Amino acid sequence: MTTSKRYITTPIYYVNDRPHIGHVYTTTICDVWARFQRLAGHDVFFLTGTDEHGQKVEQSAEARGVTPQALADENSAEFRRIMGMFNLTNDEFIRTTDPRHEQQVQSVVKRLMDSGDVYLGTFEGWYDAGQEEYYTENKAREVEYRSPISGKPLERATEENYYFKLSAYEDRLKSMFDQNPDLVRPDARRNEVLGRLREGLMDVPISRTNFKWGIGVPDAPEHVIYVWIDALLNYITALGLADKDSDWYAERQEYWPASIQVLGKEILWFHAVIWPAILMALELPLPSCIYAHSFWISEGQKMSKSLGNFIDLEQLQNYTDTYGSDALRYFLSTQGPLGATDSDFSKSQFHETYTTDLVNTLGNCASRTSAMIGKYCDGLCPTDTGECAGGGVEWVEFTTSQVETSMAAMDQFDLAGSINAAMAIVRRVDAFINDTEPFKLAKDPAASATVGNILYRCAEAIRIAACLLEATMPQKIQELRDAWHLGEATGDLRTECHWGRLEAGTAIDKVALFPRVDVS
RNA sequence: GGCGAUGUAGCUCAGCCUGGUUAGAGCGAGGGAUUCAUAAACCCUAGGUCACAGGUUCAAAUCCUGUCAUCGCCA
Repeated sequence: MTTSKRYITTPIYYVNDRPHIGHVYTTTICDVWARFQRLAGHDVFFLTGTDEHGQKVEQSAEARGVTPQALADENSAEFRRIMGMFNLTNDEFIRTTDPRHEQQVQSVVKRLMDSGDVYLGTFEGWYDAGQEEYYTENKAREVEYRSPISGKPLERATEENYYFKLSAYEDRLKSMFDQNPDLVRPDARRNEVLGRLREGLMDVPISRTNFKWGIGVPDAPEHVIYVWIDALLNYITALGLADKDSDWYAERQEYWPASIQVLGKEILWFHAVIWPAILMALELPLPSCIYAHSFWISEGQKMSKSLGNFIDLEQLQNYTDTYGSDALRYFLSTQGPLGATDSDFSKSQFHETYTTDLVNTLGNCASRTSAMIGKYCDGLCPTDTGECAGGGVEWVEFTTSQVETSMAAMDQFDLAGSINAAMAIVRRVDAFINDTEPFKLAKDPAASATVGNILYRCAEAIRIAACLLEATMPQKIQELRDAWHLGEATGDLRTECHWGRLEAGTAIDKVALFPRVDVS
């Protein structure tokens, strides 16, 4: 077994937002991957957290009459609550207000100032004094140089800001994309980035002076470091990379570079272009993959603040109460918008997926297999004498191949592909039972050895499928482990999936893993 | 407005690059048979102008052009 370090990240979530399905989705798919890699024997670090600075938080806090820190504490706790609610196994929950983060951000910015990658520049543009907001030339022309809110004329104004010299990295970024075609995924997203890159790059402001709630620029505290630098750096500050004397560095530095950084498509540009450029400026290696998923829509309708139709934690809780949290994990993993198009989250599709895949396929197959072992083998796992029992399945070859497919798919962050490879084993077991009809053979005492052979193969194949599904549905697979006395996961998935590890004589209790849910 | 996609059975999609039997899969729906099982698994059925209009070709869902619709990125 080759063990290696794996590092997966979600974006850090902005505490001015309410947690909703988007946050749960991103974190859940990362959790499935992280658990799978742990089961496969890898040393995994799974990071998530909250982004807590910025003008919006400052304004919201003021509106509520509390300090920004108090607001951040409260809302960050709300995000941390998600981890427990949905069985998420992040190894760290970083907060941008953590002094260990803040100190490292300042240290990084100082270093970038020293290298010339960050410089003090002047911004000139059209300013809406009432809104404290700048407009681009085009936008200003569109609103006829008047504030769309107050109607007052926009003012020509200049502002000094610190800038990151993104333009200097244009060529290096282009060759990076050429050399690493799988860096940004899926392909459609990569193409968007390439298209935009062709239009050229401008330096990006990294500080603001119109609000206070944030990390100060070193030696220029009136400047507050703007969202992207502060937020993006969490991926390395959590590993202590900018503080080599820290515990975090000592314990975690080897996790960098990240195996995969998962995010929503709305923040792709920052992660696919600005973030690599910053890493280049810091002379750090690049992550292996930046994966931008798409969005969930709800019952065919786009979710938006104005419609107020976000699938919130309360609704998700209803689903987990009704169907179980593993069912939600399965649905998110197999039906989610990992590709370039959005996916619809609908009650009917959720129910259909649950019933078809989990109740009728996985649950029922485990149930019929264990029921037959109960009836025909006294509840004890039979022996496979190796004699041909019909059905025409080369179980060793078939399961080995499915295991490899499932593991390779997960490495590529193809969760649905990985899960489907496991489910294909279960479907094959169902077909095998139908073909060999052990329930008929059982009526003939002379055929008991054949019945045993068949049922051993069914149980063993289901065990292997279960190992592959454990990362997706940890609780339900634990139930199966308990009922079938399979012991705990070994931490070496491939070996655990070797055919024949199920021992004859093991007590196999009947299981009903996924109760049918009636729609009202 | 610029760039890029997508538009195939009720739903989700494959096929299109490398044009050629009656256009496929899963799910749903209808029917059948059966009982080991969570009324599940199994078998049969779906007659869909392959968005629309032209063109190339002996032959196009599959190549070319235009139109419409939806979507993404940018301005």
